[in-house]
Amino acid sequence: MTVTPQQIKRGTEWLADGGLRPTRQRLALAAMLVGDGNHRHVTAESLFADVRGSGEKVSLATVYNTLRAFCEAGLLHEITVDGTKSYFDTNTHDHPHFFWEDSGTLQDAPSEELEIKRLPQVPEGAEVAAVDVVIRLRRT
Amino acid sequence: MTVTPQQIKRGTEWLADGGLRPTRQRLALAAMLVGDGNHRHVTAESLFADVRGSGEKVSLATVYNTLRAFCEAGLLHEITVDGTKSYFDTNTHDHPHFFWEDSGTLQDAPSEELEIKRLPQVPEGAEVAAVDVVIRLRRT
DNA sequence: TTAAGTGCAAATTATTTGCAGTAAG
DNA sequence: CTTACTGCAAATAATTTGCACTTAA
Repeated sequence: MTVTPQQIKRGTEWLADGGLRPTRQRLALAAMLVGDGNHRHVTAESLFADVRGSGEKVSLATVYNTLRAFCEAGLLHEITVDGTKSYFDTNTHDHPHFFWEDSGTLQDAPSEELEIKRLPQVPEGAEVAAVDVVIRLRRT
Repeated sequence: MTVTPQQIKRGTEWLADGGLRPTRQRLALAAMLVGDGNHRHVTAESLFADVRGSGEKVSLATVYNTLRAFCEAGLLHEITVDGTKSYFDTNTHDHPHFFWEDSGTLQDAPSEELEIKRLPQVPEGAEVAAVDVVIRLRRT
């Protein structure tokens, strides 16, 4: 599980997009998150395990702080489905998710396939910040 | 904030529906939750504060355990929006919610007004357990 | 009487923070 | 240089649990 130059390049650009200093730890995390160009859904613990598996040394507290920083920079989206832990999504567009209830896994649902025809009327003095749609799945 | 006979009656019936023993503590909580016939959204802490305000003595641990029991009996629905705490809804039908981001308040959204035209295709070997829709509101 | 429910206080889990040391601009 | 970042270890917050005691059936 070595990090390739390609992944490092993607990570560096991604950090630059968020206006964040490319420290060694941030780069290691960024490479894990966007290195292969695909979207990912991680928890602090899962990302911590991944980065340690890649050989890089990053503390768990830094993983937490960094995920927060990435969110504030608009690079990640935090998703709450489980109550016990936070998930972070590299896809920052408002889109639906599948949540596997048995394994606690989160995955993108194709947003083109969701069509909301009508939304409930929003109360006065309010505007919609986001619409979270989580489709909970049960294994058959 | 005294509990009326009416509220107690409603609470008792509600507990019976869930097949739960009507203890003093459970009755006090049930009366707060369904006593007036309206749906409510509570957290363990908010319900604890309410019940203490009514004069009844119930421990916080019992509030937690009882909310769990009510959920398992199908009397309540747990909702996760905030990450830090759990909300419990007396309306157990699958319906959308408004979540006020500033105050952390949860409220029902009229379900008739939400129309989902098409849902993403569910992966093989899975069925939909529920579709959670949370409309996050920002005060304008 | 007896299995289920309750109340503490201690344990757990996910996450944040204080602060001394390290590194990026 | 100097301000931001990192890593511990300790703090916090929401929730659960162990266990002796109480109560509904």
